[in-house]
Amino acid sequence: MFNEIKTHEITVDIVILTIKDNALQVLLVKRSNEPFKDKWAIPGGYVRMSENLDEAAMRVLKEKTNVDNIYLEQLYTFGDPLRHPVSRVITCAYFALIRAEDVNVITTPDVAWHKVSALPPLAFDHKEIIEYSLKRTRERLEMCPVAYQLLNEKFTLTEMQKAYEMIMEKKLDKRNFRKKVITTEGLRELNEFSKSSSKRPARLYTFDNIKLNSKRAHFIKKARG
Amino acid sequence: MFNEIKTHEITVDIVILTIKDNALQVLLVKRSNEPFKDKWAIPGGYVRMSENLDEAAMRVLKEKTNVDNIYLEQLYTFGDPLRHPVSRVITCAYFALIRAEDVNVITTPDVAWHKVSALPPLAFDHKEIIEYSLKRTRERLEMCPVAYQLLNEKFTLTEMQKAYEMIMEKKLDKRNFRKKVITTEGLRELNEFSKSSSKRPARLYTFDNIKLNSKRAHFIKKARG
DNA sequence: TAAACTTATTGTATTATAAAGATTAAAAAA
DNA sequence: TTTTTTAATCTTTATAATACAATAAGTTTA
Repeated sequence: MFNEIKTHEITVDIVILTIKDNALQVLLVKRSNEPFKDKWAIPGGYVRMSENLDEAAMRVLKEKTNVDNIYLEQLYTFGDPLRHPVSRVITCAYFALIRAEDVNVITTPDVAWHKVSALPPLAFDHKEIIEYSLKRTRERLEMCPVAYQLLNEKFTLTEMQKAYEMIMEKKLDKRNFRKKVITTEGLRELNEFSKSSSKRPARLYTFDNIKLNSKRAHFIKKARG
Repeated sequence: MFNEIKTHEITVDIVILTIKDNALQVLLVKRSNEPFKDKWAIPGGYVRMSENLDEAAMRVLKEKTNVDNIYLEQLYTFGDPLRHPVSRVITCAYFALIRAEDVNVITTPDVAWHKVSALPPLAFDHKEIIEYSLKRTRERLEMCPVAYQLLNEKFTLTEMQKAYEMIMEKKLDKRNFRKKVITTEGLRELNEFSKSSSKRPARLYTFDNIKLNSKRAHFIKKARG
């Protein structure tokens, strides 16, 4: 056992966020082993000797949730000596925003989406990790239109605004939001319209050639003092 | 040996930046052991079982450089399997900007400041770590006036602009820089003037009640596409 | 089939901020 | 006293952010 030889264990834990059923949701797995058996947790696992942290995160995510081929970003490393009740486990947390339509999550009783606004009790410090990932997502959203990662390939501007409002947890002005959005690099107007609604159909848009670091793409104003 | 029992070792490495002799400089220590014996490296060391990562970073920094009581921020965790030539060492990197006048660095042949523009060959992936810390510092500077951490307690606006220009590696407009700076929360105008120059004395300023996350404090415009 | 209803879409005036141009001020050196 | 150098201020212009209300395009209902 690792804790007998007095060294650390290294894990990766992954926060996967999406928008589903009109709510921001996080992918959780139910733990099958102690500690925290039967508690929900973000997917995670040990880092192998032969792989780097990014590779470990991708592998673990695939193993636990069948989610593959998405862009994971390192979030923060959590290393409190008491974060694991039994041994000393330092975890490198990753996160990703994904389109619900893009992933092959086979939800089971042990792998499921949960609304971030109503999380069940979580194992370890996973609540803190999720909260930190939300904070970072908000900061990112102020810099570049990462919300597109949460939307379907074709989306209406209202859907996009809803995504922003869900993450930022505040109402945005529809006219000003649109004005900024349409100047965003990579956004393309389609000659298609939404059919789902029973009201006036909305024009569909898509993103191509996204440069996430494109400074031109800021479009949510920072709050002023 | 750790590598015989096939587990990871965890270290912390700390990038300390300051402005000295009109240049951005980083604190390096010369390694006394293999691997990379006699090569320069950023100060680092193993994380103990009883301490969290922040505590480990502070302790290691104190031990290696005598620097104490400064605000360290977690930067990124580097975990490439080959970053250490002998064993598997994952390192959690920290960084800090400090005032040269505030620290009791006793520079010796083995502990010294080096200009980031002319680094010696470095151990491990420490060049990459320093470069990443510079990138992050630039991003932070666009958000809040962290450069004050590099300046003496009393400073002229020209000194502050020089600090910005050194970090951002570009020239700034003096008039616009001043206009933005003087609206920054926490900046206080003093009734004292610089004496060093043989030209017109410049007014001295100081920072009090810094809120690093104060959104009001942005004052370097982002580049537009 | 007209009226009511719901959501989508658009424009303008005002204010704030950024960038660029030009001038004045205070000291030391010549 | 003039020149030189750096500090500091003021103005204009351009760009971006904010607040704010009416119209358009469909469906539903009476």
